Amino acid sequence: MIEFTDSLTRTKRPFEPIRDGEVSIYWCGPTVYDDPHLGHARSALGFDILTRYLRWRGFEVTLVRNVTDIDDNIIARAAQRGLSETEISQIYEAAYLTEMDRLGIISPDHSPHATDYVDEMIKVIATLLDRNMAYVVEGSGVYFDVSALDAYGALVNRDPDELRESAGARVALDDDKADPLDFALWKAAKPDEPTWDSPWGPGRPGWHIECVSMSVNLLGPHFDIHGGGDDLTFPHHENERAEALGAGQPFANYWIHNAMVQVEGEKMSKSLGNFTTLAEMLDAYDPRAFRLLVLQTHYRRTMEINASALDPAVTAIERLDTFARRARLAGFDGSGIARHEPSVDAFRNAMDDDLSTPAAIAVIFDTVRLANAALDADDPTAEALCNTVIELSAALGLVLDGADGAVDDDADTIDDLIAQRSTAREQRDFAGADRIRDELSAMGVTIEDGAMGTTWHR
RNA sequence: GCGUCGGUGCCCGAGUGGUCCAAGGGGACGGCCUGCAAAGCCGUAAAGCCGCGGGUUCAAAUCCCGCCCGGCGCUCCA
Repeated sequence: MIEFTDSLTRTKRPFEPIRDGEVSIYWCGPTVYDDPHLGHARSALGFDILTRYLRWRGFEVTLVRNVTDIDDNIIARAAQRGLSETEISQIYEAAYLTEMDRLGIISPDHSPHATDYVDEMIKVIATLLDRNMAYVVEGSGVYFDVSALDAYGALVNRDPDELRESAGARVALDDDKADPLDFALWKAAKPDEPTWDSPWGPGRPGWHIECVSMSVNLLGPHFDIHGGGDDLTFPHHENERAEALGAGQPFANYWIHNAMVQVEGEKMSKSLGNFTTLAEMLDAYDPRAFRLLVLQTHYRRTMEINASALDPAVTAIERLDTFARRARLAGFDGSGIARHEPSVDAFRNAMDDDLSTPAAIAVIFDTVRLANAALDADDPTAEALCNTVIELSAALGLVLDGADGAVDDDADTIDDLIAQRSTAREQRDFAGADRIRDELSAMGVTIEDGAMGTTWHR
């Protein structure tokens, strides 16, 4: 039985998909107005690991990850750079996708853009007006009427009155609204801003409405999982939910939120300007080390990411790679069907329990140790153990060693040097053998002697 | 202030009533293997008891109460 912690109930609940064997997921992607940072990476790994695992479990998963390509920040950035909103969003979406690719994030089945769904948003807003869940303020826009929805505040566990008390704690209140909690569904046109026509005059989409339109359009009015970074819980997801429920849709069955990445005890975010860009980090570290680091912390736990966290992860990845090379040399590249069932069971149990990736990773390392021991002993269980490590790693998106078929330009030279060294060793010319090893080392090549021969890696 | 999550070894980080459970990774030390390394395996040390103080229980890191500290949210944010 799979269980997830549902942000709405704040409890771990058994996961039961709406349609047998199928899972629909909507994950909030980026608003593209700046370089992607480590927080985006953690969130992306959130849906990546969730989706990969559900697929490994045999579910047919439909994953939607949106791109918000029109909002206040994009408009501001466009003005600042002297570019159009479209240019800004294209630049940063491209940057986002490049880094997602480097991280090995799976491609969503759909990547809808807000600007392609303005008509749909208008329909949702019209429905909300019809149902008396919203009101028009001439010259200002259309607002959602929070008082019309009993369920408002459920996701953040607050009564509307409590929310009213703290409203404006950080942001100035807007006099156009009947209630400080109300929020804009449609913003009337202002000079120098992109606009679309609507029944309420020219303007642009307000808050959160894009996600409702896109999720419902692509996944239907009732879907399984809605996810995103925990900072989106309020107001974004609360308001999205309000819009969808207000429009009479059941909406998401489970809400899953990943915790924040922090830097020296503070949230890493664009507004604080303390973020490390993903590009910077991925230039310096093996993307798999980052993935491993994220996997080693439960998704609902805040995590600190810095060199002293990444360095050990790099070492751990090297250990897995070394193991994979060894397994391949023994003829086990993971393609065989034999599995070590106790490890597979332990892995499944860990992951079924609210995606406990730290425990799942522990299972993998335990299995690596067993596999190495079996290889040392030339034990027949080695094959199943090796296959299991490779498969379970892949289920979490970790591809070990050069299994992706990367070729090294100097491979021939290196093989030749290794052959020379082997000859020298056979002749007990250890000084000569060590000279060759030093030469390889100078090329950045590390060699490992084993019972089955010598392997090397960069 | 209100809501919420958390404070575990040298570091990161699992574990949320009972094999005296403190997983796993990194680091350290010793042994085996090796011509020597590297890798691997085996073992050891390291948390005087898992923020502090009470309590519940035959039994708590794990439940309850209070306190201290920190993160996040309270309409930009993954």
